[in-house]
Amino acid sequence: MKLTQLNAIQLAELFSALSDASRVRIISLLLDGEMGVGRLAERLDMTQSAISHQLRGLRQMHLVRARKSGRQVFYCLDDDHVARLFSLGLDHIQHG
Amino acid sequence: MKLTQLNAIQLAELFSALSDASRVRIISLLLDGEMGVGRLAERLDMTQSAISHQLRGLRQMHLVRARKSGRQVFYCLDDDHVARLFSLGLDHIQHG
DNA sequence: GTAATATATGAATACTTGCTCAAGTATTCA
DNA sequence: TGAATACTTGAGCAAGTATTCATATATTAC
Repeated sequence: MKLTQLNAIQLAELFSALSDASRVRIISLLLDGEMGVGRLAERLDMTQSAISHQLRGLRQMHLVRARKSGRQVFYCLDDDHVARLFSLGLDHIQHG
Repeated sequence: MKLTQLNAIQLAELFSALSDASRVRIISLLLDGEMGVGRLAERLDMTQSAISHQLRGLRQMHLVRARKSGRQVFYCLDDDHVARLFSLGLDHIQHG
């Protein structure tokens, strides 16, 4: 299959977004619905700052979307591609 | 969704394997069938050594499989999960 | 045996990345 | 207004990674 250098880079960037255990765990929590930054930090036992940095990357890759409500920011998965990539990945590691 | 720390790490490692443009381009060539290391290097304009290093990682992640014939080593995709992850990723970057 | 070819590997290096810490913005409440 | 809460951001550092270069192994041809 022919692939432009640009497409290769974009694909790599997409998969990079899922290439870290912290981000994978964030996504896994968001699979059940939106969640605020503080709650994510609490559930994953990480600092708010670390979570926020990771969410920024996920936002830039359009994997998550933010909704502000008062002083909280709720994040959710941006589209269903994410969930499908995630479950396909799970398939692979479980009985691949 | 609940996810063990181990599963998160394994998932992250899987996606890491696809998180580099060189590896993505290697996979894209192997989608059409097996190919030798030298040919891959030639097609991707990279050194044989660089390709070989990357193939090692892909092998360890069970994304590609090697077959030796004489002094050549032909690589192919290990299973169809890889191709499916790849095309789902393409979907996302193209009209995601 | 030697030479040539095809690939793999180890060390070194330049680059990238994930975290912490400190400071900044925005919103609520008294 | 001022204090508290929720989140974001930038700098800095430690750890990881992709490539190059030199060398090693394996196979073929002579």
